[in-house]
Amino acid sequence: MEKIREQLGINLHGHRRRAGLSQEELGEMCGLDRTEISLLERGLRFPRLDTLVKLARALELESLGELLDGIH
Amino acid sequence: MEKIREQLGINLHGHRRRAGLSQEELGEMCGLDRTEISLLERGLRFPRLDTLVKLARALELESLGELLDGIH
DNA sequence: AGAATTTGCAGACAACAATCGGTAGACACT
DNA sequence: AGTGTCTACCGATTGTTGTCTGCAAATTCT
Repeated sequence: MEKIREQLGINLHGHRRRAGLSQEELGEMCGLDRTEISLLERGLRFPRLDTLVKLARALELESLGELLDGIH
Repeated sequence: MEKIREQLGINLHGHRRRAGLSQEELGEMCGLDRTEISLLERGLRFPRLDTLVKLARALELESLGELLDGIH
């Protein structure tokens, strides 16, 4: 379970940087606070499903699966 | 956003019945209360990521994507 | 029809996600 | 040295998930 948060953090960080966005920019784009983005990337939170969807949409990912890659 | 909860509910209900489990059985298998399963299947909640993982594991799904099918 | 199982639903509570404001540190750049 | 950007971190508050108990309604089976 510990690994899950960490893996999500890695995935999120990678996609955000690949999109050339700061935490604050991404937060603004998907209606989340910048501190929440920070917490998620550091693997300190289990986000809710709606939060995952907001992130995937803002990052223009094909599917939620891209954000959850490596999580079983 | 409304649709997301509903779609998850449909997916969860389908996978559970396909596995021949009652809400209580599934709840016990993944350490969730049966009332939570009920709320999720009726589309009244956005579960946390750890909850999604617990469900997918108990239902022996290949990936989380199966549970999130149809959600963009 | 009757019994047993399953599910919906309500109310109260604990646990945790998400918001908000602020501070400090790291880094690059001029 | 100074400015600006980005991020980690903190404390406090709000809102939602998840737990638990109990009961009613629906479903399934004999």
